[in-house]
Amino acid sequence: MGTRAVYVTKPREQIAGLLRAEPRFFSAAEIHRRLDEHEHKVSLSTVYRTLEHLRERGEVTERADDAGEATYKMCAPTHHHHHAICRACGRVEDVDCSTMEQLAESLRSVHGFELDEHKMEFTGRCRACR
Amino acid sequence: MGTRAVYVTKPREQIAGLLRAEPRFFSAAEIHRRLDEHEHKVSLSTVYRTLEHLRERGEVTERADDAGEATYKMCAPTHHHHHAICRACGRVEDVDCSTMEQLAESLRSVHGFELDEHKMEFTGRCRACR
DNA sequence: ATCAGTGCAAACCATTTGCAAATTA
DNA sequence: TAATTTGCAAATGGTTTGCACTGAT
Repeated sequence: MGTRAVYVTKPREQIAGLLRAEPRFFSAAEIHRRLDEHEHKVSLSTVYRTLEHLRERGEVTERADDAGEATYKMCAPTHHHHHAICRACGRVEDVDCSTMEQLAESLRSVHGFELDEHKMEFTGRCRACR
Repeated sequence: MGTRAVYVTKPREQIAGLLRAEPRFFSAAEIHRRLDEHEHKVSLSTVYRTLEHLRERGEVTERADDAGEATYKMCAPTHHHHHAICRACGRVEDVDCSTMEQLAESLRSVHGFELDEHKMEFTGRCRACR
């Protein structure tokens, strides 16, 4: 009981399909435009609602790009990992957690990724709030 | 030539003063509200313009909070470092770059910070785009 | 037939901008 | 006085929402 039915619809298939096809972050507007071009008109609201839907189910990761705009990417809910984003083509490499040096090295050797910037943020409780 | 004069004004002093007083991220709206409460009315546009001004000069760091809203914090342009943000009080600890293990340990011992989440992002060129 | 999903237009809300008035140098 | 900054109100732009309609089960 209480389990809400989920319908399989064309808009959802189109959006999921598009995301599945390319391992990078897309903005809602970008997805909307792409579907338009391919004769698969879907309203922007539906794009947003579908992305939210996928996010809730853990199938999609959300991230704010440099301009603060929300972007989404298919991201299999495997182990905890981080992202290496190519600033040229947008391709995303999954990077697992180890030490920073290992990461930098692994980015180069394993992913062939030439690192030029990184950003980290930690959240928790400070001394005073523990 | 080309060097633009910078005026010292009350709004700027108020805003910089408020940021200097607390080492945490404030949204523009929050700053605006605080100044209002303290009988130092400043328009929201001026708050935004001043924050942008401070950011350009490197005196302030910008970051999007969980809701995607822009927040700002005084941040002396010293060496490259990262942030540990207390999810209870918002206090920010500066953390310098070393290995992850050192970081986790240093967060605990040096900063007394109980870590429960972290986020990293790498940017560069992927194999195909180098 | 029923319940979930869609489209559209309007609402929202953070942020930006044009311009005339006020302030600083 | 000349240049910069401010306030206000209007514009912007991404995202959300209400609601009647369409589509899936």
